[in-house]
Formats: sequence, structure tokens, C-alpha cells
Amino acid sequence: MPNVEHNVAEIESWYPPRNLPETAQVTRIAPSPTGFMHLGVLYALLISERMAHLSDGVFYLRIEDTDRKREVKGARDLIVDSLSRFGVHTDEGAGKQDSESGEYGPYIQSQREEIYRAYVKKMLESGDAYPCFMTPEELEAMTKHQDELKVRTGYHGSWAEWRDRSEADVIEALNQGKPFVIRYRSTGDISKRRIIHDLARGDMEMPENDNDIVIMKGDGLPTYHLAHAIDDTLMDTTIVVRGDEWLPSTTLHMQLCEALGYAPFTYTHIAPLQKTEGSSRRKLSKRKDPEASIGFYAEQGYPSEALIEYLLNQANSSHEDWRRDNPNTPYAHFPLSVGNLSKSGALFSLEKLDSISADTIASLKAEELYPLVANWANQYDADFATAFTRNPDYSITVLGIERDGDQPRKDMKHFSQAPDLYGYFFDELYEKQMVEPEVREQVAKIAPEVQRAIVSEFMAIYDPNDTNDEWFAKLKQVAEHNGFATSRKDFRNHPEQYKGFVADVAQLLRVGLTKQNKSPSLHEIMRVMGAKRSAQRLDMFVKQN
RNA sequence: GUCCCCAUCGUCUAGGGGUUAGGACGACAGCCUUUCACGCUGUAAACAGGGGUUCGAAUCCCCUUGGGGACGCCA
Repeated sequence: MPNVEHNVAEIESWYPPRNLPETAQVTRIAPSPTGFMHLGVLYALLISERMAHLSDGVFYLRIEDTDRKREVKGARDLIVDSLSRFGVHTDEGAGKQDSESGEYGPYIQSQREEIYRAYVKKMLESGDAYPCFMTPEELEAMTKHQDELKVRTGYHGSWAEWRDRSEADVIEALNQGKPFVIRYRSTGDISKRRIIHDLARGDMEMPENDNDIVIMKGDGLPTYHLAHAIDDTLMDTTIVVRGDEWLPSTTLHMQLCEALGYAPFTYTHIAPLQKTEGSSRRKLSKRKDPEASIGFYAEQGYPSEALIEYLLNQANSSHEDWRRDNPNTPYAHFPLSVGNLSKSGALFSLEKLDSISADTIASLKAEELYPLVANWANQYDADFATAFTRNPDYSITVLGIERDGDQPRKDMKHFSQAPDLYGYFFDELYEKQMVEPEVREQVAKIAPEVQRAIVSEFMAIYDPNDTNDEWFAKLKQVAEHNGFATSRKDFRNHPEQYKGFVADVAQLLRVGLTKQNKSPSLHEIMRVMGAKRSAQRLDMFVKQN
């Protein structure tokens, strides 16, 4: 029997009730440190955090590291870093490098061993728990046997070998040094049903649990079930937000709380984010799907708010209407409603995220966007980072093209598109860039000598101070002089009279200046690059043709 | 196998007895236009099937089917 320094009553006295208004909710996120931050964890975390903070309650982080086999070093810091990267505030709980804050700790389960042992001791004394000496092999054989007999699997009823063993048997096994676990002596009856109150799903009815589940493993650490009942009670969690894979264990958790003399929890079970595979769906998988990891979004350079907005929209579809009506309000003001959470699993949509992210990025001013892009580039694209951060003012000007005003461009969905979108503004990147064959072909419709004439005539009259209209008037003038129509209509009506129309002339400049067939306003590009650099690029380009 | 949850356009969803079944993403078409975007306008696109209750069912009930999950010394 475990030796404990403190008894349960003492332990309970360390955790006084929280002094909070009745409507304030206490929620938590309780991830396992597996070295991988799942998108689903972020989703649950966000819902949990919103419930706490929208009610002026408390949100905390607890680390569930009771599975030593799965523990990965540095994983805890990854979780804490992720939280801060997404700007999610925890009021208390685990922090970096073993630190923690708050009065209801320790918030790291492996540091709570003594607490769990005290509870287990109490349960053993009261008969609510007992030791079981079955080996994993014996257990496996039992399950197999049950399968063959087509009976319900599990350690229950007459299958519960050690449930009613004599004290002598137990002592003998102990003396032989046999490894053991502690099991909960279930009083449940599967023919009886219980009501589960769930904020997202309403009331549900489920059979009681009659499985004598393991509450303390051979290594002396508790299983999730016991730790949940104890920790969420002591830490005074008012709403347990968790994945709906826990739904079937909920009656067990209610029974466990009962055995401990505690009140049951209010739950909010949330459906998993899914992905299609062939004709069926499955949960986003850590192993198979890169987008399951929030690291993926950092690599791609999605702004963290974009991901949050996406998740909020997934949680409550009314979010998109709210966002349209409140374009500049921080997401924290959105009145998230748990009652409207989706009950079925939703397919995660990168397309929708792209759309939301494009909006998010478009709403940023160039000065705000610059550090985000620079930060992404510094981590993921050294060449671009060097060019992009050399002269911040210049880069900010570049990012500012067609950004100010009511209808900013929305062509950047994530920062990893920045090198493609803005690379040509930097000479070293422009020079390295190749002109795609089909782009070159577009320009080749114009004879080389005409190309040269267009460039030299246009640059001769180009004035950086021109407005866009003046700029375009000059372009038309040069176009006309070289035998191009100045309007699409003229050209369409009399194609035989022209070499092309003004768009073809503009496209020549575009390709010369950017080596691409798509770009923002040429007038703006030339203004940002300057007359001299523009002329050099164009000269060089038409000389080669 | 037993138990549980879920089911509206391709996707995410609103709607919870009477609606032309609404929106968003995506798709497509058109307009705008110096390219590409943006923007604007429009089109196609759904109540899984069967019973019941009801004057009336996408909506309530039952069954079927389909999808997801649980049944671990993982969480």
C-alpha cells in the first residue's frame, strides 16, 4: 500500500475554493507533452480560453505527463511557446522551463504523484479500489477470450479476477514481488443509465460503467481518469472542455467523482477536426497530415490570428457575419457561444483558411506586415530574408503597393508567398529569376526593334511624379506611335490595323520590370523602383530580345 | 461484437412544425480593367432513405443506412 506523507483532507486544504463571481468559469487546457502541437488542441484551447475569459473567469494550463513512455523532452516548452505565439493568455499554470504560476498547482501531473497516492490510499482503505496482479499478457489473453466468446471485453463482473481475492492472496502476491496496478472497484451497472449534461450537446443518456478500470499504473502514476477527477476538482475547474472521444468514459468519470465524494463536472465535448481519405473521413492525424501540426502554419507563414479566426468561425459560423460587421475589432470581443458548437466532426479546409488569412493580411498596414514577413523569412527563407530586411523602409514601401485604400490586394494568403510576390523588387533576386517560356512568348509577339523603340520612347518621357492617369496617357501615346491601339475596343474592331493594343505594351514593361506576367500597378512599381533602375531593367530586357 | 455520438449545397454551416431552405469558402459566367488581383453582379449546388405524429415535417418520434468514436498499465 502506498506510503503517503499527507492525507486527502490535508491535501484538500491546500486548495481553497476560488473566490470568483458565480458566473465566472474556470477552464483549462490539459495537453500531453508529446512534442507535437495538434491543431485540435489549439481548437479546444481556444474554446476553453474564450469560455473562461468571456465570463471573467480563469484559464489555466495543466500538463498531463503521466505517460512516461510518450514523454518527449522540450515538449512542454513547445506548448507554452505555442500559446504565446498565438497570443493566448493563461492566468495560471505551467510555464517554461519547469516554472509555473498560480495557487492551485503543481500544474504538472508528474509533480503531483504524492497527491494521487494519497487518494489511492484512501480508496484502497474504503474499498473503492484494489490491487490487481494480472500481467499485460494475461489481460491480452482475457480480451482475446472475450472476443471469441463474443462477450463484452473488459475487466468487469466475473472477469475481474482480483476484485474479490482474499487478503491472503494479495499479501502472497505482494510478497512474491509481483508487479501490480490499482483498479477502481466499480459499483456501476450497465443496465442503469445516467444523464450527462453537456453544454454543447445538451443532455445525453449513457449506461453506467462496470469496468474496474486501472486508476494507478504499475509505475505509480495515475491514469487520465483518476487524474482528471482529482485535478479538475482540486483546481476547481467549472467546465471541462475536451474532445468527444471522451464521451463514452464520462459516466466512469462521474462514478469516480462520486467515489471520491466530489460533485460531477459540467462538460463541453467538442467534435474533432477531420480530413477525407478516399471516400471516408478521419480525424486529422499527427502522422499522416502535416496540417495537423500547428508548426505547419508557422512554416507556411499564416498569421496566427488568421488561424484563430478560422477556428472561431468553425466553432460558431456566426463569426463571419460578426467579423464583417466589426472588421477591426479584436477577436476577443466575439461572443462565442458553446451551445452552437458543431456536434459532428468538420472537415478542415485549407481553402477557407486561405480566404480568411488573405483578409487578415489585407487588413494589415505595411508597417504591421513588415515584421511578420521578416520574421517568417528569417526562419524559413534566408535569401529572401537578406534582401527583404536590408532596407526596411524600402520593403515597407514595397508592401504598401495597392495596400492602402478600401480595396487592398488580397494576393498573399501566407508569408511563404512573399518571395514570389515581391522578390523582383530586390535586384539580386530579380537577377536570379528566370522568365517562364510562356511569359516570354507573350512578349515575343512584339518585334524586337519595336520593343526597343517602346522602351526608349517611354523612358524618355517618363516622370516619376506623374499620376497614374498621366502615366497611362504617356503609355498610350507611345503605344499609338508604335502602331498599337489605345483601346481594347478599337483593336477588337480592327485587328488588322494594329500590331496589338496598349495592354500588350504594358505587358512588355511588366515582364521587363518583374519577369512575371502578373503584378500590381506598373505605375506604382516604377515609382517604387525609381526611374533609373526601371530603365536599366527594361534596357537590359529588350536588348536580349 | 457491445455501447455512444452524429447526419442540410462539393466543404463549413444558419434554420428546431407553415421559409422562394439563408450565408460563407470553393466552382462557373459576366462586368470593371494596362496584366494579375481586388471589387461588383449573377448561375449551378443541399434537407441520406423509409415509416409514423400532424391540417401541415428539413424541423418531433421510430427504424434503416451511412459516417465518427469508445471498449488500453495512451491521453
